[in-house]
Amino acid sequence: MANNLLENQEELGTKERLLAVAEKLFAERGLAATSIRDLAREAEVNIAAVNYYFGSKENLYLETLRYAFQQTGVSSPEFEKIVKKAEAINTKEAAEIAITKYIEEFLHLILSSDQARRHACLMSREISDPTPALDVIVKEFILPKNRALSSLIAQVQPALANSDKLALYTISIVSQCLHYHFALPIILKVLNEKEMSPKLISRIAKHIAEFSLTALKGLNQNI
Amino acid sequence: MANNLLENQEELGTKERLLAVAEKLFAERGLAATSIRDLAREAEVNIAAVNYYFGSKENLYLETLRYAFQQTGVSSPEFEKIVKKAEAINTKEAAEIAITKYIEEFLHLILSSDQARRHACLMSREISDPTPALDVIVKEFILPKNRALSSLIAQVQPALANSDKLALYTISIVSQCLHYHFALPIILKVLNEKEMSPKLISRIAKHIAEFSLTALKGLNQNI
DNA sequence: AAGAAAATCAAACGTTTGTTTTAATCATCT
DNA sequence: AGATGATTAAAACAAACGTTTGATTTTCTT
Repeated sequence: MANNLLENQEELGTKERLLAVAEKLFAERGLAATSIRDLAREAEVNIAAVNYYFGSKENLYLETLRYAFQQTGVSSPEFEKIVKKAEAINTKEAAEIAITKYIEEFLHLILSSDQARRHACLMSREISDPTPALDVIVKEFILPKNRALSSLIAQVQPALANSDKLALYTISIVSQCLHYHFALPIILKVLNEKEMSPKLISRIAKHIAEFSLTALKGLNQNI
Repeated sequence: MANNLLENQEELGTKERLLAVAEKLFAERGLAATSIRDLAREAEVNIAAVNYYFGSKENLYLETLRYAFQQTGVSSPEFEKIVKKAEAINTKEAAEIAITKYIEEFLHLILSSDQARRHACLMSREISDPTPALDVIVKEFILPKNRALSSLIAQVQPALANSDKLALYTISIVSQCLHYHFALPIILKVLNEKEMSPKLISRIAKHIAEFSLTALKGLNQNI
């Protein structure tokens, strides 16, 4: 129950402490349901600090999104490594392995990494109630990862390269992964599980990879 | 821009008008961001009406969810018809056609029917900020449709019947459809479209069906 | 038509909201 | 050491919130 986010709180400045707490609370409760007083209490700063450092609550929210997705952007090279490796080998088999790894990595990220889960929650809320920040997130975060996956798909199924169908195939794979974030409470009830254990996540990742690669490789006619 | 939801407003009682407006506003803005005064203004009732008829704002929200998903429950037989028909014929080909129809029907429902889209929005918000109402929605709305689709899948690929993998296959199909609701703003940017035209929806439905059936039929080893 | 019950209304309740103000405190530099 | 500018603190602000009140109107019953 301890706030391990802020365990070294003494070392952080007021502004950084506010951002860290804002990322947590905005992800958990959303913009409207999080009050400045809640933020100030949890960050152990004065109520006036929000307006002093960020001008307004809305602006703090925008800065929080920028701050959060800038952090995740740092961890993104993990995915690029997978892609680069597959492109270097340049065989269908290498691309298949890369897609499998990509799915496994992505699923573990959004389901078990506290930080990535918070960012995913922030994104969900942005989608439900879009602000100008959504554009930034899409351009700097979503589209690059999408392009990387698309290139792997085209490597497995060259018939899809330069086809307008490639985007739909990419979405098909991503959607299967993201659904386990978006609809997590429902998924748990459907699967009759009470939490996403690493074992369960691996099983799901394996299924999605198998399902998707079968669909990809089975595509032989009417591209 | 006219509020066609309430075009025959004069004929509706205060309580029903409030429920209809609540369904609309809660879907658009969520619980926290919708004020009783907004509801009262749009429904053209007194501010006190909410507490008079529903006791509290929270209770109005619960009643609204019940009201909404009870309505959608009415339109649900459409899906059962598809399933029943396939089971009557009882061939793989019939089940394949049924799955294709199921996907097309479902996608058009959540993407172009105003009512279904509102209900889907309410569900998204319930998932982000669950209330006790989520249990009811899952049990009475989600699970039945899930079972129906599972039975079609098992008909196409009997190897999956009674397997714990069946649930994952069902989720794979549903997730591809629902993602176009959950992540609509992002999807539009990725596909470089500005709205979900019926033509686009049909193209997507065809893709999801082809992708999923290929994956299903390609499954031959290690169930 | 008279009286009881239900429904509607305007007004105000006490909180909580985001924001601002004013004063006190701190660090830094001449 | 004292002045300066940045930061923190406590208090107060108006506005909006959900809710309640008590009077008034409408509807139904007898």
